[in-house]
Amino acid sequence: MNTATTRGQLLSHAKVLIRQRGYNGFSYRDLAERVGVKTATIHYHFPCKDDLLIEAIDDYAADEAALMQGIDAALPAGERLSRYAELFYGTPTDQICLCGMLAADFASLSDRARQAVQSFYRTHERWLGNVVADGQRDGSLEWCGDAEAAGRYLFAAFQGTLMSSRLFQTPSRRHDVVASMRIQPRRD
Amino acid sequence: MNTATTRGQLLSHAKVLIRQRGYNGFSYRDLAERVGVKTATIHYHFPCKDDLLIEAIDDYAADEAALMQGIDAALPAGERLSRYAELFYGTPTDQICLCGMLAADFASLSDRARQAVQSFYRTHERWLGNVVADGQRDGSLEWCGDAEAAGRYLFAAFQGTLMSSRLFQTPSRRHDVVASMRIQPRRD
DNA sequence: GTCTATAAACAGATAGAC
DNA sequence: GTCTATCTGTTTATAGAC
Repeated sequence: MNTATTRGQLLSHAKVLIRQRGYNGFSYRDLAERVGVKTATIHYHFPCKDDLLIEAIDDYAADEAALMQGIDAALPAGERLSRYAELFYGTPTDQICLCGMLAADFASLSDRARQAVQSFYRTHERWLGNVVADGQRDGSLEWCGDAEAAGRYLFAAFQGTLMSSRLFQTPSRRHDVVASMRIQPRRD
Repeated sequence: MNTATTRGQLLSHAKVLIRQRGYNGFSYRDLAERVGVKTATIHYHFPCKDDLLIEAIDDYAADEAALMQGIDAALPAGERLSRYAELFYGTPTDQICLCGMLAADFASLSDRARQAVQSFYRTHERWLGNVVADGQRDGSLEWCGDAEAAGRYLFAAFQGTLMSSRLFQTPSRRHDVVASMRIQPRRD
Protein backbone atom coordinates (compact mmCIF):
# COMPACT_ATOMS: atom_id res chain seq x y z
CA MET A 1 0.00 0.00 0.00
CA ASN A 2 1.50 3.29 -1.15
CA THR A 3 0.52 6.03 1.31
CA ALA A 4 1.75 8.71 -1.09
CA THR A 5 -1.22 8.20 -3.39
CA THR A 6 -4.78 9.28 -2.68
CA ARG A 7 -5.83 5.68 -2.86
CA GLY A 8 -3.21 4.68 -0.30
CA GLN A 9 -4.18 7.52 2.02
CA LEU A 10 -7.83 6.51 1.77
CA LEU A 11 -6.98 2.94 2.73
CA SER A 12 -4.70 4.03 5.54
CA HIS A 13 -7.29 6.35 7.10
CA ALA A 14 -10.09 3.85 6.50
CA LYS A 15 -8.21 1.24 8.52
CA VAL A 16 -7.85 3.67 11.43
CA LEU A 17 -11.50 4.70 11.27
CA ILE A 18 -12.66 1.09 11.27
CA ARG A 19 -10.39 0.29 14.22
CA GLN A 20 -11.70 3.29 16.15
CA ARG A 21 -15.40 3.36 15.28
CA GLY A 22 -16.32 0.14 13.47
CA TYR A 23 -17.83 -0.38 10.02
CA ASN A 24 -21.11 1.38 10.83
CA GLY A 25 -19.41 4.12 12.81
CA PHE A 26 -17.80 6.10 10.02
CA SER A 27 -19.03 7.55 6.73
CA TYR A 28 -17.53 8.44 3.38
CA ARG A 29 -17.74 12.02 4.56
CA ASP A 30 -15.60 11.32 7.65
CA LEU A 31 -13.01 9.59 5.51
CA ALA A 32 -13.04 12.29 2.81
CA GLU A 33 -12.49 15.05 5.37
CA ARG A 34 -9.50 13.26 6.91
CA VAL A 35 -7.84 12.72 3.55
CA GLY A 36 -8.82 16.11 2.16
CA VAL A 37 -10.88 14.99 -0.82
CA LYS A 38 -14.57 14.88 -1.70
CA THR A 39 -16.71 11.79 -1.21
CA ALA A 40 -16.99 11.26 -4.98
CA THR A 41 -13.24 10.68 -5.04
CA ILE A 42 -13.64 7.78 -2.65
CA HIS A 43 -16.29 6.27 -4.89
CA TYR A 44 -13.90 6.54 -7.84
CA HIS A 45 -11.33 4.36 -6.01
CA PHE A 46 -13.80 2.17 -4.09
CA PRO A 47 -17.21 2.09 -5.82
CA CYS A 48 -19.05 0.91 -2.72
CA LYS A 49 -18.27 0.75 0.97
CA ASP A 50 -17.83 -3.00 0.88
CA ASP A 51 -15.05 -2.65 -1.72
CA LEU A 52 -13.22 -0.30 0.64
CA LEU A 53 -13.76 -2.70 3.52
CA ILE A 54 -12.43 -5.75 1.67
CA GLU A 55 -9.26 -3.92 0.64
CA ALA A 56 -8.79 -2.59 4.17
CA ILE A 57 -9.04 -6.09 5.62
CA ASP A 58 -6.68 -7.62 3.03
CA ASP A 59 -4.23 -4.81 3.58
CA TYR A 60 -4.34 -5.12 7.34
CA ALA A 61 -4.11 -8.91 7.26
CA ALA A 62 -1.03 -8.76 5.00
CA ASP A 63 0.71 -6.25 7.29
CA GLU A 64 0.01 -8.30 10.40
CA ALA A 65 0.98 -11.58 8.73
CA ALA A 66 4.32 -10.05 7.75
CA LEU A 67 4.97 -8.95 11.33
CA MET A 68 4.00 -12.36 12.65
CA GLN A 69 6.15 -14.20 10.14
CA GLY A 70 9.00 -11.88 11.01
CA ILE A 71 9.26 -13.69 14.35
CA ASP A 72 12.15 -16.15 14.02
CA ALA A 73 10.72 -19.69 14.07
CA ALA A 74 14.02 -20.93 15.55
CA LEU A 75 13.40 -19.11 18.84
CA PRO A 76 12.00 -21.03 21.81
CA ALA A 77 8.21 -21.00 21.84
CA GLY A 78 7.99 -18.92 25.01
CA GLU A 79 10.08 -16.23 23.39
CA ARG A 80 8.01 -16.31 20.20
CA LEU A 81 4.85 -15.87 22.24
CA SER A 82 6.36 -12.87 24.03
CA ARG A 83 7.27 -11.30 20.70
CA TYR A 84 3.79 -11.91 19.36
CA ALA A 85 2.40 -10.15 22.43
CA GLU A 86 4.67 -7.19 21.73
CA LEU A 87 2.87 -6.68 18.42
CA PHE A 88 -0.28 -6.10 20.47
CA TYR A 89 1.43 -3.76 22.90
CA GLY A 90 2.06 -1.29 20.09
CA THR A 91 -1.63 -0.81 19.29
CA PRO A 92 -2.72 2.85 19.60
CA THR A 93 -4.80 3.24 22.78
CA ASP A 94 -7.86 4.46 20.86
CA GLN A 95 -7.88 1.48 18.52
CA ILE A 96 -8.40 -2.27 18.63
CA CYS A 97 -7.55 -4.98 16.11
CA LEU A 98 -9.32 -4.28 12.81
CA CYS A 99 -10.61 -7.85 12.60
CA GLY A 100 -11.59 -7.88 16.26
CA MET A 101 -13.75 -4.85 15.53
CA LEU A 102 -15.23 -6.44 12.41
CA ALA A 103 -15.99 -9.63 14.33
CA ALA A 104 -18.25 -7.43 16.47
CA ASP A 105 -19.73 -5.92 13.28
CA PHE A 106 -20.28 -9.44 11.89
CA ALA A 107 -24.02 -8.94 11.28
CA SER A 108 -23.36 -5.92 9.03
CA LEU A 109 -20.71 -7.56 6.85
CA SER A 110 -20.94 -9.01 3.33
CA ASP A 111 -20.12 -12.68 2.86
CA ARG A 112 -16.77 -11.77 1.39
CA ALA A 113 -15.84 -9.55 4.31
CA ARG A 114 -16.90 -12.25 6.76
CA GLN A 115 -14.66 -14.76 5.05
CA ALA A 116 -11.72 -12.36 5.10
CA VAL A 117 -12.17 -11.79 8.84
CA GLN A 118 -12.46 -15.52 9.50
CA SER A 119 -9.32 -16.11 7.47
CA PHE A 120 -7.44 -13.56 9.60
CA TYR A 121 -8.59 -15.27 12.77
CA ARG A 122 -7.63 -18.73 11.50
CA THR A 123 -4.15 -17.58 10.47
CA HIS A 124 -3.40 -16.15 13.91
CA GLU A 125 -5.04 -19.00 15.81
CA ARG A 126 -3.01 -21.54 13.85
CA TRP A 127 0.24 -19.65 14.40
CA LEU A 128 -0.41 -19.47 18.14
CA GLY A 129 -1.44 -23.12 18.21
CA ASN A 130 1.86 -24.09 16.60
CA VAL A 131 3.75 -22.03 19.16
CA VAL A 132 2.00 -23.84 22.01
CA ALA A 133 2.69 -27.22 20.40
CA ASP A 134 6.37 -26.31 20.03
CA GLY A 135 6.41 -25.05 23.62
CA GLN A 136 5.05 -28.36 24.83
CA ARG A 137 7.90 -30.10 22.99
CA ASP A 138 10.78 -27.81 23.96
CA GLY A 139 9.44 -27.23 27.47
CA SER A 140 9.38 -23.45 27.15
CA LEU A 141 5.61 -23.31 27.65
CA GLU A 142 3.63 -25.10 30.30
CA TRP A 143 0.29 -25.98 28.79
CA CYS A 144 -1.66 -29.14 29.33
CA GLY A 145 -4.21 -29.99 26.69
CA ASP A 146 -4.86 -29.57 23.00
CA ALA A 147 -2.49 -27.07 21.34
CA GLU A 148 -5.01 -26.22 18.62
CA ALA A 149 -7.63 -25.26 21.20
CA ALA A 150 -4.92 -23.28 23.00
CA GLY A 151 -4.30 -21.28 19.83
CA ARG A 152 -7.98 -20.37 19.53
CA TYR A 153 -8.16 -19.56 23.21
CA LEU A 154 -5.03 -17.41 23.29
CA PHE A 155 -6.09 -15.38 20.28
CA ALA A 156 -9.50 -14.75 21.84
CA ALA A 157 -7.76 -13.68 25.05
CA PHE A 158 -5.52 -11.25 23.15
CA GLN A 159 -8.53 -9.76 21.38
CA GLY A 160 -10.56 -9.47 24.57
CA THR A 161 -7.64 -7.91 26.39
CA LEU A 162 -7.13 -5.32 23.66
CA MET A 163 -10.80 -4.43 23.97
CA SER A 164 -10.77 -3.89 27.73
CA SER A 165 -7.44 -2.08 27.64
CA ARG A 166 -9.10 0.51 25.40
CA LEU A 167 -12.32 0.55 27.44
CA PHE A 168 -10.37 1.51 30.58
CA GLN A 169 -7.58 3.38 28.83
CA THR A 170 -5.06 1.14 30.59
CA PRO A 171 -2.46 -0.23 28.15
CA SER A 172 -0.95 -2.22 31.04
CA ARG A 173 -3.90 -4.62 30.80
CA ARG A 174 -2.38 -5.92 27.58
CA HIS A 175 0.25 -7.69 29.66
CA ASP A 176 -2.34 -9.88 31.38
CA VAL A 177 -2.33 -12.60 28.71
CA VAL A 178 1.37 -13.39 28.75
CA ALA A 179 1.59 -12.78 32.51
CA SER A 180 -1.01 -15.49 33.04
CA MET A 181 1.13 -18.01 31.19
CA ARG A 182 3.94 -19.91 32.80
CA ILE A 183 6.79 -19.34 30.37
CA GLN A 184 9.77 -21.49 31.32
CA PRO A 185 13.41 -20.90 30.46
CA ARG A 186 14.44 -23.32 27.75
CA ARG A 187 15.60 -26.67 29.13
CA ASP A 188 18.11 -27.70 26.44
CA MET B 1 -38.40 -4.98 33.04
CA ASN B 2 -41.99 -5.88 32.16
CA THR B 3 -42.09 -7.37 28.66
CA ALA B 4 -45.88 -7.07 28.57
CA THR B 5 -45.69 -3.29 28.14
CA THR B 6 -44.61 -1.46 24.99
CA ARG B 7 -41.76 0.04 26.93
CA GLY B 8 -40.61 -3.38 28.09
CA GLN B 9 -40.84 -4.79 24.58
CA LEU B 10 -38.82 -1.88 23.24
CA LEU B 11 -36.08 -2.50 25.80
CA SER B 12 -36.11 -6.23 25.20
CA HIS B 13 -35.78 -5.90 21.42
CA ALA B 14 -33.26 -3.08 21.75
CA LYS B 15 -30.99 -5.33 23.82
CA VAL B 16 -31.13 -8.03 21.14
CA LEU B 17 -30.48 -5.52 18.33
CA ILE B 18 -27.47 -4.08 20.15
CA ARG B 19 -26.10 -7.55 20.82
CA GLN B 20 -26.54 -8.51 17.17
CA ARG B 21 -25.63 -5.32 15.30
CA GLY B 22 -24.05 -2.85 17.72
CA TYR B 23 -25.14 0.68 18.65
CA ASN B 24 -24.55 2.12 15.17
CA GLY B 25 -25.97 -0.93 13.45
CA PHE B 26 -29.67 -0.46 14.19
CA SER B 27 -32.13 2.40 13.86
CA TYR B 28 -35.35 3.49 15.53
CA ARG B 29 -37.06 2.19 12.41
CA ASP B 30 -35.57 -1.30 12.87
CA LEU B 31 -36.67 -1.36 16.48
CA ALA B 32 -40.15 0.05 15.74
CA GLU B 33 -40.78 -2.58 13.06
CA ARG B 34 -39.82 -5.43 15.39
CA VAL B 35 -42.08 -4.22 18.18
CA GLY B 36 -44.90 -3.19 15.85
CA VAL B 37 -45.09 0.50 16.71
CA LYS B 38 -44.06 3.74 14.98
CA THR B 39 -40.76 5.48 15.65
CA ALA B 40 -42.52 8.35 17.45
CA THR B 41 -43.61 5.84 20.08
CA ILE B 42 -39.99 5.01 20.82
CA HIS B 43 -39.21 8.71 21.22
CA TYR B 44 -42.09 8.98 23.71
CA HIS B 45 -40.50 6.32 25.96
CA PHE B 46 -36.86 7.12 25.18
CA PRO B 47 -36.46 10.73 23.97
CA CYS B 48 -33.07 10.12 22.40
CA LYS B 49 -31.10 7.06 21.40
CA ASP B 50 -28.69 7.46 24.29
CA ASP B 51 -31.58 7.23 26.79
CA LEU B 52 -32.57 3.91 25.23
CA LEU B 53 -28.97 2.75 25.35
CA ILE B 54 -28.46 3.62 29.03
CA GLU B 55 -31.60 1.78 30.06
CA ALA B 56 -30.66 -1.21 27.93
CA ILE B 57 -27.25 -1.42 29.61
CA ASP B 58 -28.66 -1.02 33.12
CA ASP B 59 -31.28 -3.62 32.41
CA TYR B 60 -28.80 -6.08 30.97
CA ALA B 61 -26.30 -5.50 33.77
CA ALA B 62 -28.99 -6.13 36.41
CA ASP B 63 -30.08 -9.40 34.75
CA GLU B 64 -26.53 -10.68 34.47
CA ALA B 65 -25.62 -9.62 38.00
CA ALA B 66 -28.61 -11.55 39.31
CA LEU B 67 -27.53 -14.68 37.45
CA MET B 68 -23.97 -14.31 38.69
CA GLN B 69 -25.05 -13.73 42.29
CA GLY B 70 -27.29 -16.77 41.97
CA ILE B 71 -24.16 -18.91 41.99
CA ASP B 72 -23.81 -20.26 45.53
CA ALA B 73 -20.73 -18.68 47.13
CA ALA B 74 -20.32 -21.79 49.32
CA LEU B 75 -19.39 -23.94 46.32
CA PRO B 76 -15.73 -24.68 45.58
CA ALA B 77 -14.21 -22.03 43.32
CA GLY B 78 -13.68 -24.43 40.42
CA GLU B 79 -17.37 -25.28 40.47
CA ARG B 80 -18.37 -21.62 40.65
CA LEU B 81 -16.21 -20.87 37.62
CA SER B 82 -17.86 -23.70 35.68
CA ARG B 83 -21.29 -22.34 36.53
CA TYR B 84 -20.25 -18.86 35.46
CA ALA B 85 -19.11 -20.31 32.15
CA GLU B 86 -22.51 -21.97 31.72
CA LEU B 87 -24.08 -18.51 31.70
CA PHE B 88 -22.01 -17.81 28.58
CA TYR B 89 -22.90 -21.10 26.94
CA GLY B 90 -26.54 -20.05 26.78
CA THR B 91 -25.87 -17.00 24.61
CA PRO B 92 -27.81 -17.11 21.30
CA THR B 93 -25.38 -17.92 18.47
CA ASP B 94 -26.13 -14.67 16.62
CA GLN B 95 -25.42 -12.50 19.67
CA ILE B 96 -22.52 -11.55 21.90
CA CYS B 97 -22.45 -9.92 25.32
CA LEU B 98 -24.17 -6.52 25.18
CA CYS B 99 -21.29 -4.84 26.99
CA GLY B 100 -18.70 -6.66 24.90
CA MET B 101 -20.39 -5.19 21.84
CA LEU B 102 -20.51 -1.73 23.38
CA ALA B 103 -16.84 -1.94 24.33
CA ALA B 104 -16.22 -2.23 20.58
CA ASP B 105 -18.55 0.74 20.00
CA PHE B 106 -16.69 2.72 22.69
CA ALA B 107 -15.88 5.68 20.41
CA SER B 108 -19.58 6.23 19.65
CA LEU B 109 -20.81 6.17 23.26
CA SER B 110 -21.77 9.02 25.60
CA ASP B 111 -19.81 9.42 28.81
CA ARG B 112 -22.66 7.92 30.78
CA ALA B 113 -22.87 4.87 28.57
CA ARG B 114 -19.10 4.40 28.78
CA GLN B 115 -19.26 4.45 32.55
CA ALA B 116 -22.10 1.93 32.59
CA VAL B 117 -20.11 -0.43 30.36
CA GLN B 118 -16.99 -0.03 32.50
CA SER B 119 -19.03 -0.72 35.61
CA PHE B 120 -20.32 -3.96 34.05
CA TYR B 121 -16.78 -5.04 33.24
CA ARG B 122 -15.52 -4.23 36.74
CA THR B 123 -18.32 -6.15 38.41
CA HIS B 124 -17.60 -9.30 36.43
CA GLU B 125 -13.83 -8.96 36.64
CA ARG B 126 -14.03 -8.58 40.40
CA TRP B 127 -16.33 -11.57 40.79
CA LEU B 128 -13.99 -13.73 38.72
CA GLY B 129 -10.98 -12.39 40.61
CA ASN B 130 -12.59 -13.43 43.89
CA VAL B 131 -13.27 -16.89 42.51
CA VAL B 132 -9.62 -17.31 41.53
CA ALA B 133 -8.48 -16.07 44.96
CA ASP B 134 -10.82 -18.57 46.66
CA GLY B 135 -9.61 -21.28 44.29
CA GLN B 136 -6.02 -20.60 45.29
CA ARG B 137 -7.05 -21.00 48.93
CA ASP B 138 -9.23 -24.09 48.64
CA GLY B 139 -7.02 -25.67 45.99
CA SER B 140 -9.83 -26.11 43.47
CA LEU B 141 -8.11 -23.82 40.94
CA GLU B 142 -4.49 -23.96 39.89
CA TRP B 143 -3.43 -20.41 39.17
CA CYS B 144 -0.11 -18.83 39.99
CA GLY B 145 -0.04 -15.08 40.18
CA ASP B 146 -2.26 -12.15 41.05
CA ALA B 147 -5.94 -13.12 41.41
CA GLU B 148 -7.11 -9.63 40.48
CA ALA B 149 -5.22 -9.75 37.18
CA ALA B 150 -6.62 -13.23 36.69
CA GLY B 151 -10.15 -11.83 36.98
CA ARG B 152 -9.50 -9.23 34.31
CA TYR B 153 -7.82 -11.77 32.10
CA LEU B 154 -10.53 -14.42 32.43
CA PHE B 155 -13.30 -11.96 31.65
CA ALA B 156 -11.44 -10.76 28.56
CA ALA B 157 -10.99 -14.38 27.51
CA PHE B 158 -14.72 -15.07 27.94
CA GLN B 159 -15.60 -12.01 25.87
CA GLY B 160 -13.10 -12.84 23.14
CA THR B 161 -14.30 -16.42 23.01
CA LEU B 162 -17.92 -15.35 22.66
CA MET B 163 -16.89 -13.15 19.76
CA SER B 164 -15.05 -15.87 17.84
CA SER B 165 -17.72 -18.47 18.58
CA ARG B 166 -20.18 -16.22 16.75
CA LEU B 167 -17.72 -15.39 13.97
CA PHE B 168 -17.32 -19.10 13.15
CA GLN B 169 -20.78 -20.18 14.22
CA THR B 170 -19.21 -22.75 16.52
CA PRO B 171 -20.73 -22.65 20.02
CA SER B 172 -18.26 -25.35 21.07
CA ARG B 173 -15.53 -22.69 21.10
CA ARG B 174 -17.11 -21.30 24.24
CA HIS B 175 -15.71 -24.26 26.14
CA ASP B 176 -12.12 -23.24 25.40
CA VAL B 177 -11.80 -20.90 28.41
CA VAL B 178 -12.71 -23.39 31.12
CA ALA B 179 -11.01 -26.25 29.25
CA SER B 180 -7.75 -24.30 29.37
CA MET B 181 -7.94 -24.08 33.16
CA ARG B 182 -6.83 -26.81 35.45
CA ILE B 183 -9.81 -27.22 37.74
CA GLN B 184 -8.94 -29.58 40.58
CA PRO B 185 -11.32 -31.63 42.69
CA ARG B 186 -11.63 -30.04 46.11
CA ARG B 187 -8.92 -31.20 48.50
CA ASP B 188 -10.75 -30.95 51.82
C1' DG C 1 -8.52 11.65 -11.04
C1' DT C 2 -11.06 15.01 -8.82
C1' DC C 3 -14.57 17.99 -8.75
C1' DT C 4 -19.78 19.99 -8.43
C1' DA C 5 -24.28 18.78 -8.30
C1' DT C 6 -27.76 15.86 -7.24
C1' DA C 7 -30.45 11.85 -6.37
C1' DA C 8 -33.04 8.71 -3.24
C1' DA C 9 -33.19 6.69 0.91
C1' DC C 10 -32.57 6.90 5.73
C1' DA C 11 -31.22 8.93 10.34
C1' DG C 12 -32.77 10.86 14.85
C1' DA C 13 -36.02 13.93 16.48
C1' DT C 14 -40.41 17.08 17.13
C1' DA C 15 -45.41 18.99 16.87
C1' DG C 16 -49.78 18.21 17.42
C1' DA C 17 -54.20 15.32 16.52
C1' DC C 18 -56.69 11.55 18.62
C1' DG D 1 -49.69 6.43 24.72
C1' DT D 2 -49.72 6.07 19.96
C1' DC D 3 -50.45 7.95 15.86
C1' DT D 4 -49.64 11.00 11.25
C1' DA D 5 -46.99 14.33 9.36
C1' DT D 6 -42.98 16.72 8.95
C1' DC D 7 -38.29 18.71 9.74
C1' DT D 8 -33.41 18.73 9.17
C1' DG D 9 -29.47 16.67 8.34
C1' DT D 10 -26.82 12.48 6.77
C1' DT D 11 -26.10 8.35 4.21
C1' DT D 12 -24.29 5.81 0.07
C1' DA D 13 -24.10 6.39 -4.57
C1' DT D 14 -24.26 8.33 -9.54
C1' DA D 15 -23.83 11.72 -13.65
C1' DG D 16 -21.26 14.57 -15.94
C1' DA D 17 -18.00 18.85 -16.23
C1' DC D 18 -13.09 19.85 -15.99
